[in-house]
Amino acid sequence: GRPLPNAIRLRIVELAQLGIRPCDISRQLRVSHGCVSKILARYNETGSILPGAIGGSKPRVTTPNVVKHIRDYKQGDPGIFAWEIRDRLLADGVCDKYNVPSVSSISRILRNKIGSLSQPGPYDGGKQPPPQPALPYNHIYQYPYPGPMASPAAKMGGHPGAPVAAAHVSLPRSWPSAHSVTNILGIRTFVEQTGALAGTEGSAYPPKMEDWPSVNRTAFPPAQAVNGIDKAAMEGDIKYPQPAPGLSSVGSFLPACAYPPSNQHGVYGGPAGGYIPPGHPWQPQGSPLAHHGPGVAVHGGDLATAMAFKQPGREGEKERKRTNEGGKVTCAYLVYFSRYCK
DNA sequence: CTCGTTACGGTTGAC
DNA sequence: CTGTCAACCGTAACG
Repeated sequence: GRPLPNAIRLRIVELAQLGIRPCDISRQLRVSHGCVSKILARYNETGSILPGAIGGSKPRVTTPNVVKHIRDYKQGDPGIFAWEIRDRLLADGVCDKYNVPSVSSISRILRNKIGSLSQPGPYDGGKQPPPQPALPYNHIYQYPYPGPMASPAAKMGGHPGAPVAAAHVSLPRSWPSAHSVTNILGIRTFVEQTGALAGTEGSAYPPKMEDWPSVNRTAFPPAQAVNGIDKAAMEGDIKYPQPAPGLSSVGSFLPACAYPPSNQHGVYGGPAGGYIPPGHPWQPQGSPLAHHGPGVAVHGGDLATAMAFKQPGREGEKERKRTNEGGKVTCAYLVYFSRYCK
């Protein structure tokens, strides 16, 4: 079926952070407990509330650029072997070991596309298409690409002042996340700045909630992203040391699913997990959510509601490991925004 | 009763 | 434009 609306996903995490038990969340939100379990588990593991990418095809390794190089190699040395081409693609940095085409793929390319060497390809003529489409796989549920070839943004991990716009620019190359720092924190900032926090709580959700990210991205200036990264960097709270820190410092908004660095096509291992410590203390009052548009915003009423839902009889029964220690962080967070987001 | 896991059928989107 | 394929989804059932 279709993924649960982000608002609901968000709420699940919210309620869980308030100490409400999964079974209660399941009942209140009328979502199967299996689903609640899955979403919470994923959130704890990856920091993301977002569903994985649905549909579409795997990104191809034989991009036009790669084909072009293969053609060049073949033209330069008609007797070249496919495995030699493969080695050259690696040596020339056209591909890395994670996305280099297989020998058989190269053979197929030679046979099918370059069989008649004279034919100019669609990309001939000087213009160099980007290695990856801007929105390569799924514009709704983007994948981060936590790999060795991480985005340029990764390099600025420790440089808060660095031109964060790079995070944006790098998107195409890094096989990227639409839920970039920009749209994520940007939204949040926007929400806070404009007081747009009033949610449509409980009422009908926008039909296409998944589209928010893209909508939002266009709505906010990149400058916001700087603050976003700044914050993450300043607090030394990079949650994803491994995968592209630049992009992933906003853990909670990353899509849940990440392709393993080892192989884009193979082992779809699911969430590349483990790099987020439980608790996510850096997350303000349990709002992986606040960045969302109407319908998801967390506001006082929501919290009150959530709290009210807590069954008195149950409270303190057995220590629910997730103690709500968010207060301090929350303050820091607010201070941060009040200071930097004006 | 709670909750992690998984089979199943459905939806999605690139090709 | 339609069909195929492979990905993820949430539910239901099991343990």
